[in-house]
Amino acid sequence: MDAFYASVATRDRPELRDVPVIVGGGYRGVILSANYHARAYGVRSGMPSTRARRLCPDAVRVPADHELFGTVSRAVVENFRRVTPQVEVVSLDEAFLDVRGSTRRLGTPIEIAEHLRAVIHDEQGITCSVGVAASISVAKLASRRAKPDGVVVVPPQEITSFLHPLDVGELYGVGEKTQAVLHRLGLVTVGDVAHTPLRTLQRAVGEGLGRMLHDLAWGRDTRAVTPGRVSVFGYGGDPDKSMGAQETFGRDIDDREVILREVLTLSAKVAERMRVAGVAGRTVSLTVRFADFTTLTRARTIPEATDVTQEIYRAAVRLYDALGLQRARLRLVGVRVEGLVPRSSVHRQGVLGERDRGWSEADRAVDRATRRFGRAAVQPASLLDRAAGRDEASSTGPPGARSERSTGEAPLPVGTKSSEHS
DNA sequence: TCTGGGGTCCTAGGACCC
DNA sequence: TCTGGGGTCCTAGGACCC
Repeated sequence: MDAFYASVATRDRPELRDVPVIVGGGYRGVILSANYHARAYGVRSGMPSTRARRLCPDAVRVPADHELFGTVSRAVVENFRRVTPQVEVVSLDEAFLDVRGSTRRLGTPIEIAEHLRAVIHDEQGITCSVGVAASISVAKLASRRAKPDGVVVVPPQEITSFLHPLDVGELYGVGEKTQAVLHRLGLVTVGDVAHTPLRTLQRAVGEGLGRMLHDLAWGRDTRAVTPGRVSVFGYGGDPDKSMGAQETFGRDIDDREVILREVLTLSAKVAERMRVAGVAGRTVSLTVRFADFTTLTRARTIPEATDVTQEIYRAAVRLYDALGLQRARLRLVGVRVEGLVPRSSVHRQGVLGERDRGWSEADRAVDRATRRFGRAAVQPASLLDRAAGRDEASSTGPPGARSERSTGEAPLPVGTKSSEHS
């Protein structure tokens, strides 16, 4: 899709059609998308909103509506699947289709491309661009070339003449850092990479990446379109290998108590998603980012896989304390659980002295309650007054009204907002 | 008002085992 | 009497993608 989030966010607002529009990206954030009017000013997805604002002060800001994005995305993917079941969904706004099996029924790949573009335009009111080629990587580059609202076909005999003039940064796997390394070697175009000895390339960027770039630069890409490979929200895909959550604070924080409350919030969020997905994991990792943006991660593997909020939280707190931060100002904190396996494959070892009904059962009760009564229904007690603070901020109460908290220790008890459900 | 949040994969070193 | 080779697991950091 072309400027997907921006297109969807403005499709029912004709008054925004001819003005620069920026989607998402509030305080301390990055923008999600920008329409082509805004891009003309140099605004790009992923750009800090402050910078976008500087580049294009007149842009209209539109909030992200993820539910709507998902709905439109699913409708578009349905259109793809009517062409072929061989659809690999890469993200909400991008997919690969292997149409070899569809040409007899639907015509040439170009005809299929134009058909899809027309249907998506008519049904969803947004435009998209299509690259047609004999491999995934070339099709992807061709689609980029086709934007906005176009089709680019790269026939097999034109692959190298299409690829070689492109900037190395266009290649999959070449980001800012790798591009700088290649530029230092005097490699600016894809053709330069293609004509560099493999070993030289591998010395510069590593064995695996060097091999991949050399292949891609010659259009060698035999990977098949694989339906359901990537896990995109709502499309299934392979099981996740890790799940995590992180949060950038509104302002940098040096207070252990505040930081650990966030760690608990994140642990609960991750654990709940794990329980919904039916997975458990053994390695808990904690990420902290300091005010100067330097970032540390620490990981600890526990004896048995868990999906229990308190166990993840306890491991994360140990990692945090082991850092020995002396009131360093943190910009971000994150919790991730890795090495996920199906929960059904985990058999818990009974521990002497441990209650056989414990936090795991409590978590499940909390899950049931929040499903029925909403997220605020049951929370760790240590998070309750903060939740109240949020309510105040969003409604009428004084934002500063917060009660004193006792200690930084163990926000263990599960509290309830209403006495009815415990 | 500089730099989100969700992920994956690779590399490299050390511990440990056979 | 001075140090092999292969494998796995764990940790930390980094790069990248959407």
